[in-house]
Amino acid sequence: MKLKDKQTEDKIFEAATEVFLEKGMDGARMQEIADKAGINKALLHYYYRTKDRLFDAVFALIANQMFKKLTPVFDEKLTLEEKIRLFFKEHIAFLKKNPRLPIFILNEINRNPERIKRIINSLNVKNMWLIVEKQHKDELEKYNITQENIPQLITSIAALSIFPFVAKPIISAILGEIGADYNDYINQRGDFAADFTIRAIRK
Amino acid sequence: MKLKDKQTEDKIFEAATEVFLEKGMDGARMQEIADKAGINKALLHYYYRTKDRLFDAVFALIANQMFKKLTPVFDEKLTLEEKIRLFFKEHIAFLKKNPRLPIFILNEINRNPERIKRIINSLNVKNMWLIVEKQHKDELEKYNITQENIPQLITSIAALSIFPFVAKPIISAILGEIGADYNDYINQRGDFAADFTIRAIRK
DNA sequence: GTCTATAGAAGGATAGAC
DNA sequence: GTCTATCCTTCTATAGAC
Repeated sequence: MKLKDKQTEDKIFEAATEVFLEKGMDGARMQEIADKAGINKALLHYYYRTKDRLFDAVFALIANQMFKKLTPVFDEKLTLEEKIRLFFKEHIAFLKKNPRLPIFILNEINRNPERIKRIINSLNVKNMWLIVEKQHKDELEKYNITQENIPQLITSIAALSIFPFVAKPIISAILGEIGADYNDYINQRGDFAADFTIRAIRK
Repeated sequence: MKLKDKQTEDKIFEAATEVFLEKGMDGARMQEIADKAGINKALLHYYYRTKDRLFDAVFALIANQMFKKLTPVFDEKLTLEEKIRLFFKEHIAFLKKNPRLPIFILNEINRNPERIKRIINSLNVKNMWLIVEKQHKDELEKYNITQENIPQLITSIAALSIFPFVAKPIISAILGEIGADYNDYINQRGDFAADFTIRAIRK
């Protein structure tokens, strides 16, 4: 593959990422992607054959990014509390830069659940899970958490981090009504969520 | 308006609600709505003129239902803790019956934020807010909550309740990997989230 | 009010020249 | 590899008969 090929393919991929993130699979138009990439529709099909394949490629990368972004936290040698603080800090910083990612992923996996199953299989999530479980097995006694409600805890942490971004239009509108500001709200979110979670699990 | 008119209009509205909930605005097809209502496409336009107006009607009702479902909690004469427990119980029961509502609303408001602004204006959210604030003003001293981070608390409660439903395909897939079951997880959700929240705000 | 038929436009995809 | 031209299907929306 020549250099120029890669450039065009990348331009298409980037343009497609932008358009799919903004409009979703159903709302996205091949014409708009072509325009944004500075090429014509035929070339999209030359590289990716169909809209569906192009979408698959974009979605797989984005979903992987989302998960990969979290794995460094698992590897750190930190206490559970430190890990929780680090997670909220890093994750919210990431979402501030990519605010449309979560609603995009959540919407598309609800429209087509098969997509996320493939990715979770390829990531070997079970292994990640076992590692985390093992890392903090001893520590759990110190907290008000049992082995079996770890999923409740993990999803709660994810919820506290992600929800402010997926519900931005509602939160923003309500805050506006009471004279508050969404950006201030988001800037305080990491600390609040970390304190909230740690208080919740302490004995 | 005759009885038969109302029947047809209702049939259309119900069919449209089903299809829009399942496919979203962009993915929905007028033909599918007509088929589900047992009539033809022309009649859809006779009653609602355009797809956009039909969607607006459906969306407005659903979004109002979602908010209205919450207001009874505000009126109850309960302590903050009791109210939190009641909220999770009722809200999660509601979402179990209507699991597609939250992802639908969240997706559509992100694609078109103006829609939710209109509804929040019409509901007089500011007034609801002031009432809740007033109701528990004295109680706040007993908790680790200040006047100014009430929005953080409210959105956290909403997050803990809603996220398990919008992320169902991910949660379900991961739970499957570790030999757990999504329905069990959801059945335990209300109690876990209530305990979690109350522990988090206690001094 | 309800139907059939169809207009009119847009979208995904391909053929074929260069 | 890239373009123009175009096919074919699908979709929203309307016209007009009953």
